[in-house]
Amino acid sequence: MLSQTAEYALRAIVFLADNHGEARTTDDIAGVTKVPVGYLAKIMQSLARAGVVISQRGLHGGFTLLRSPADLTIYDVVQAIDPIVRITTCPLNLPNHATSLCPLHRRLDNAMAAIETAFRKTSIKQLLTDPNPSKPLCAFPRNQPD
Amino acid sequence: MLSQTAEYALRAIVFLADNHGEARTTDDIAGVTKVPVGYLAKIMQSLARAGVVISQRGLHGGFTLLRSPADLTIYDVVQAIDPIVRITTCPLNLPNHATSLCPLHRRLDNAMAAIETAFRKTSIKQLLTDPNPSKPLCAFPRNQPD
DNA sequence: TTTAATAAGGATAAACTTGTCTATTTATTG
DNA sequence: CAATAAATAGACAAGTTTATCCTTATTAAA
Repeated sequence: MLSQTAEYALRAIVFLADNHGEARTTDDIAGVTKVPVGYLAKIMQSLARAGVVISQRGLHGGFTLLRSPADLTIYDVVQAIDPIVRITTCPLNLPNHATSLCPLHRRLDNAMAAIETAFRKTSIKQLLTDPNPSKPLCAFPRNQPD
Repeated sequence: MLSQTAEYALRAIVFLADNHGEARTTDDIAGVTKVPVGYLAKIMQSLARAGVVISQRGLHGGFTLLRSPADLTIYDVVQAIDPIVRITTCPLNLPNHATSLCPLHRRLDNAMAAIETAFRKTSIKQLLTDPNPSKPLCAFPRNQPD
């Protein structure tokens, strides 16, 4: 359901969040997140335009998070790249479905709402501090180096 | 999140469910559901191959549901057309994420699981008998003709 | 048996997603 | 200022989604 691009963006953001404030290059991020480097460059550009990260050119440049991981949610990242679209009006444009969706579209939108809520509730920091022994993007527990 | 094709398929199935046992032609279905008729023909073929509907060629032919609306869920239709893919293994193929997803992918899969559950719980019949005044695919309440 | 209605199948194409590659611009350091 | 490191921008391409159109096969009825 989530696009490949959104998945890639989330990996990149989690990686940046785990490197407190340090600017990271596209090459760095791509290596750890296993995202094709050329494609990641495009995604990082989008995240920069969306105000999720800031970019710095030149030596020792790279990307850093604009907000703190505690203040940035899965939803923010997904929305910047591949927004969850809610069903607000009848897709068939039926005039008397204007004020209330039919049962089918009501349920489809409820499903979208559930995802939206779950993603809004989860900050990037939560992902890093989760008691799960598998740490994000890390091939070994407890963030030991590869 | 749902593909256009899955949305079209659900409309078609709801329409068939509302026409108990009567075979309906692609033209019929397309007219009511506002799905491009040529494209709907392909979708109906897929639904037939998936065993959701049966097709009958020739005069008075068309499509009918294979199962009763009470026994057919949103999930069945979605899965036949554009399956919800669960995250069962680490997308980065990290060896020590093999037994337990990392917090990021655990949460992404939880979101998929929530949709799967919601879709499994809702039968097509429920959509037709819902007390919502907007009836599926109907421009007027209570299924009065257009 | 002919005709008409209908699904099935195949070719084609536009738009979008996912990706690659190269050149250009910007910033840092020596 | 020159060299180097980095993001930015743009062209290009393969694969998928969303279609359209035309021909063929099947069925029912007259």
